[in-house]
Amino acid sequence: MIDDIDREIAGLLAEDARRSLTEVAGQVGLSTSAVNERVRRLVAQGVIRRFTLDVAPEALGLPVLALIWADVPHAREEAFRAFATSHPGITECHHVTGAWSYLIHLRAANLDGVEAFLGQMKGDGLIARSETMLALSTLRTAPLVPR
Amino acid sequence: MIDDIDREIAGLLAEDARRSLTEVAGQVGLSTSAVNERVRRLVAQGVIRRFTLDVAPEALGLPVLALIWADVPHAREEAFRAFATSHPGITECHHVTGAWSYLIHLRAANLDGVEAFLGQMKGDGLIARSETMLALSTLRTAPLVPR
DNA sequence: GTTGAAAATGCTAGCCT
DNA sequence: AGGCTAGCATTTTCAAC
Repeated sequence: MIDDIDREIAGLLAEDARRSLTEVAGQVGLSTSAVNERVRRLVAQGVIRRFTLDVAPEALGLPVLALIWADVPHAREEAFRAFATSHPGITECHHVTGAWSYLIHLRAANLDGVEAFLGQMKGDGLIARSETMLALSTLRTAPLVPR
Repeated sequence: MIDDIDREIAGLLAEDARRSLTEVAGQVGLSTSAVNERVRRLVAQGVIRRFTLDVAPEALGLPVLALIWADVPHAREEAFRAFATSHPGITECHHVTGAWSYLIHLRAANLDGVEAFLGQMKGDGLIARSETMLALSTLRTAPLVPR
């Protein structure tokens, strides 16, 4: 499937996706076109899902990160999933083991935004109960870097 | 600080960071060099923290996502932070309100990996107590896309 | 996987508004 | 001051080996 050189290439590009293929090629000891071919394959295989940016949420006016445990009524699970995948403020949504069914990461401009979100979800019957924690600070949000 | 065009540019690049500046320029209605200049500024200001990849964890052999609530002894907080920022399996670490002090996202190859992690942390006295939940499935892990 | 040449892209400087 | 145009340098892509 994928070998150590693929992992190395993905690691270098995860650190800085603007590195030229030539530079990467030098680091891994292959030719530019061999690297080009491997990157193409990694994208085709879905190993690389996208080339993207890591943006500072504060700079976008979204300093608040709310971690929301939620119970979703079985009957509304479909609707909940559709909503969660389309809402721009939801950066993550995991179906989890334990007392709650979902863990949602919500970015908001302020606490009113969090309250409005919960109000809407509950009003629409997408969430039955919830418990919210706030991130006081974030030590780390790292892209997954292959080793 | 940053205006709507900056947000639009960041949004386009967050969707696909390999878009050419020319393409972005066309979409936002500016010249290539104006866009180049703005991107440079966004990076310099720290709005764009890095150009990176979204890599499928499963493809890297890390299918397990553990969500770990942890209590860190006050005396070891410094050491905990140093460790958390350097461990490659920790993709996120937030200091949170509520019953626990930290929420850790840990990627592992299997449950043994999670156990080993907790064993090491507790052995080193970096975590006093913890509670772990597993992500059964992930509906969404989106990069924060400006709107 | 490699090499080398053609095409596309990004960079920079000077001009214009 | 910030955006535009054009020419130069780099990078990516493609074909033949």
